[in-house]
Amino acid sequence: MSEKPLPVTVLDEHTAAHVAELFRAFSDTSRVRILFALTTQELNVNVLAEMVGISESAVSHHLRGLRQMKLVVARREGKEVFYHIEDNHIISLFGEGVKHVRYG
Amino acid sequence: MSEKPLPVTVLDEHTAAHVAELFRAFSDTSRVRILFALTTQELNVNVLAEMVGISESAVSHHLRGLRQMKLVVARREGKEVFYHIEDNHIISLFGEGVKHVRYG
DNA sequence: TATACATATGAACATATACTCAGGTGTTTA
DNA sequence: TAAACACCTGAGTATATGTTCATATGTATA
Repeated sequence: MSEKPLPVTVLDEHTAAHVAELFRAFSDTSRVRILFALTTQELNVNVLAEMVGISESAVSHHLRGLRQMKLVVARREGKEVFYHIEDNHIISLFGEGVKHVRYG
Repeated sequence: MSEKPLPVTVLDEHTAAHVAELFRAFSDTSRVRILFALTTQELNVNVLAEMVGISESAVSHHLRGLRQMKLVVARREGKEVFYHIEDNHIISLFGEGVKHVRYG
């Protein structure tokens, strides 16, 4: 008696592209450090730049991408702009990746 | 009475680079489709190539990278090589990304 | 209003990445 | 052992990506 083969489920290209795009947001060392910092608190561009060790311009470029993907939210307060993560699902997804690296 | 500020936790560059590397594995449309298929069953290179719609060579290149990262495991059976994912944490991490795209 | 400050933007450039092509390795079968 | 099959690999190429630099925009303050 032969096993019934599982139906081969192909993820459609459109969905796959979106999944890839989501994970790509987490695929750069600087962005990972930015996002990690933002999982615990709201921070402005200047502080993020110092933490990560890249220019404010570079940080701003990263944040624009993350904003467009709705992974971070900006809030202006005077001259400064504070960023944070609103989506808890994103925080946990990102956190799982960090855990996997840290604790195998 | 002022709030005690949270200590600013900077993720060290080495760890961040590894986290980025992990997520980078999921950051390409073809790899996402390959990995998605492998979350439910073991498949060989030829079948994966047909499913994803790229050459066997391209699939093989992707699988090499995934193998080096220990995200997939190869098993030879005669002329064919079957791939699968062993790490359940990787399956769920990847699955969470797919869920986020599918169901917001 | 003029200046300083904080962030954003566009262009340019160097590096990384994914794919194809040609050829190579390992395994089975005629 | 020769041919066929399945997969792997390295080189080459086109495109994508991250950063810096120069400059622009928005906000507060002298």
